Amino acid sequence: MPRCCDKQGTNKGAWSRQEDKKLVHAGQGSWRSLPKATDLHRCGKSCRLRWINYLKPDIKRGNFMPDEEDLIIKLHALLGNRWSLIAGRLPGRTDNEVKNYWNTQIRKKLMKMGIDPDNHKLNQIAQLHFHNQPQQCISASMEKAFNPINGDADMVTDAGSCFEDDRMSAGSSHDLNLDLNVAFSFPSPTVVAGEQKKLENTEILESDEIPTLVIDQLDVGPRRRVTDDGTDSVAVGVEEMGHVREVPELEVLCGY
DNA sequence: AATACCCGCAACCGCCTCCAC
DNA sequence: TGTGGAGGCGGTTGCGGGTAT
Repeated sequence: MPRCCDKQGTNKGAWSRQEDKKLVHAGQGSWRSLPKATDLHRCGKSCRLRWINYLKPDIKRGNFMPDEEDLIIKLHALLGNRWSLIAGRLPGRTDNEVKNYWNTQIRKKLMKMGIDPDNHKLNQIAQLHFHNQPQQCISASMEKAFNPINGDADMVTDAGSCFEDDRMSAGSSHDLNLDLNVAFSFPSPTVVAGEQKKLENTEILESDEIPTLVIDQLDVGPRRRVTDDGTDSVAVGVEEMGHVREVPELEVLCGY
């Protein structure tokens, strides 16, 4: 069965100005029927992508601000490669843009700093470097991350924090009012390790002993999970679209 | 000046989810 | 409940511009 883009006479590749004009004129709608209605020889998917990533009126173009970069790193630590979710927290940015920026800029930056961009942990070389010359190469926030509250010696850190001090000294004036630092000053909740999945039977755990934090409307924190067999446990997770997803990365960030 | 190489980004592709029927 | 179409998402590709040789 041919795909929609395989149709004969369907254009591919870069969009021309005329095509853009037609798409702008038509605007958002039913993507499959739009090409017919506007005499655009593009498949609906292509129209949608062009609109979302380039033609949509509220798209913010140009370089990413340091605050945005910091936020991307932190959200990536929490959510992984869920670009649409990450982009949703960055007004005017698209998932494609965020993804490209991560792959071309941030990934390199983190690797240069000795941080594995996939799991946000320091690699062995960086650990060694830190122990040899802590005052010269590690910022205060990073050092804090190296010394978890519980005194554990785990070599884990929140990569986003590594950029904070540099920017403070550079006098960043942009304040997104986002405190994404993850720090539990309470006894650690039991963390349910395992694969990331949607948890249907969960509820917010309201306990004085267990902290909850809200990250830019992203509700992150421990939940009571009631499984089918009646047992309940605590999972650290992120609520999204009515579901709670476990985030093992939080264990890392919190130094579990 | 010509060529090779690198890099960023727009666009494509395939898979998944949702929803109407 | 199953099925098919449409939209959405993340990974990947390839083009074009910039830089090095």
